Amino acid sequence: MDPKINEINGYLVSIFNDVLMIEERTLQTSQFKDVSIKEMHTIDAIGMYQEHTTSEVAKKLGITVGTLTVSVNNLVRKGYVNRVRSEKDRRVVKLALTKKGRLLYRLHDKFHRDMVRETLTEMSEEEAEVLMKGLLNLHSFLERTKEQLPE
Amino acid sequence: MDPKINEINGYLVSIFNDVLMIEERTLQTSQFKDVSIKEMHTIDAIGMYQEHTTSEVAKKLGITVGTLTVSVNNLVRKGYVNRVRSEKDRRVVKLALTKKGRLLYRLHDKFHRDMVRETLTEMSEEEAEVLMKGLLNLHSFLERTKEQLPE
DNA sequence: GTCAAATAGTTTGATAATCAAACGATATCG
DNA sequence: CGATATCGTTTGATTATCAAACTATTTGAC
Repeated sequence: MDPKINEINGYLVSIFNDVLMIEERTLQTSQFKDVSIKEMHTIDAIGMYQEHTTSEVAKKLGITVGTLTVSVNNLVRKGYVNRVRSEKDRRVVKLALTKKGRLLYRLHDKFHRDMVRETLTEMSEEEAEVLMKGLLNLHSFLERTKEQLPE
Repeated sequence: MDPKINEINGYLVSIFNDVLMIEERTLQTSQFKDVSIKEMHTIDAIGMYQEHTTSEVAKKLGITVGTLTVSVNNLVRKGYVNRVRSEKDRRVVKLALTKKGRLLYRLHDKFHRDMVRETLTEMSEEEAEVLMKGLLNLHSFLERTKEQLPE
């Protein structure tokens, strides 16, 4: 059993590092050189489809609201994000992507989808099911672990 | 096909974020509060078993040698890493873990192994095989992508 | 209705992570 | 020997991050 654990663990670590590195390089050699990988993930968390408040996005990213405010300042300056004060509650700020932000969002999303699509080539339906089940297991374990975490 | 792609993609993103967050929190509530997650990965890249040069470790981590030098300065100060000038070639620096560094390495390794072990519970041998194959596919795709990357 | 407390977000000061480029020390090769 | 290459360090600038102080607004208790 142990060799299998090591092998899977090795793949996960390697996949993790590769994805980050490829995303970073892809960005730096695209028309979006002025966006870091962290900023890319912020854009991803803001999302295309609904407006999200600063607090919601910060929680999703697992960073403090202060950190997000600073990052959003830069993304607004660079033209990727719009800030809109809520009319209902003037304390609340809603974040939304600009046209340029949405273009970048789709590009990044495509990278992810291509990555997965490529992985599934040469796998049968059933094998894909099992892969999904494995990932689901891992995901459940991590969610449980997160809950048990101190504070 | 597309819903499956979205689902798998979602799991992967979520898994990556969770692993990082859990590692970070686990460190901060352990006896190793003075080590950041980035430093943890540097310790991991230095490894237990052989001596590695600064250039080798930087390449493995995908960061510049300058960045690693700064990080190693801190890890030496905190007592996790030793720097040894090579006798053969006085330009070369070999990095190695101290006793405290090796203890932390094993703790981190255990977290990863437990994570994978937990994922494999309730999976049959064959299912584990298929999961591994899926991860191997993904890994191969990423390695190929990395090679095709500009510069 | 007013005022205290809670909430949402911003600002600030400090520290870590990062890169590119300049630099210093050493090795190699013609 | 001397030019060039290599290895690592240092430096200056930028980004990422947090905690804590702060501002503006809402809510809730009386």
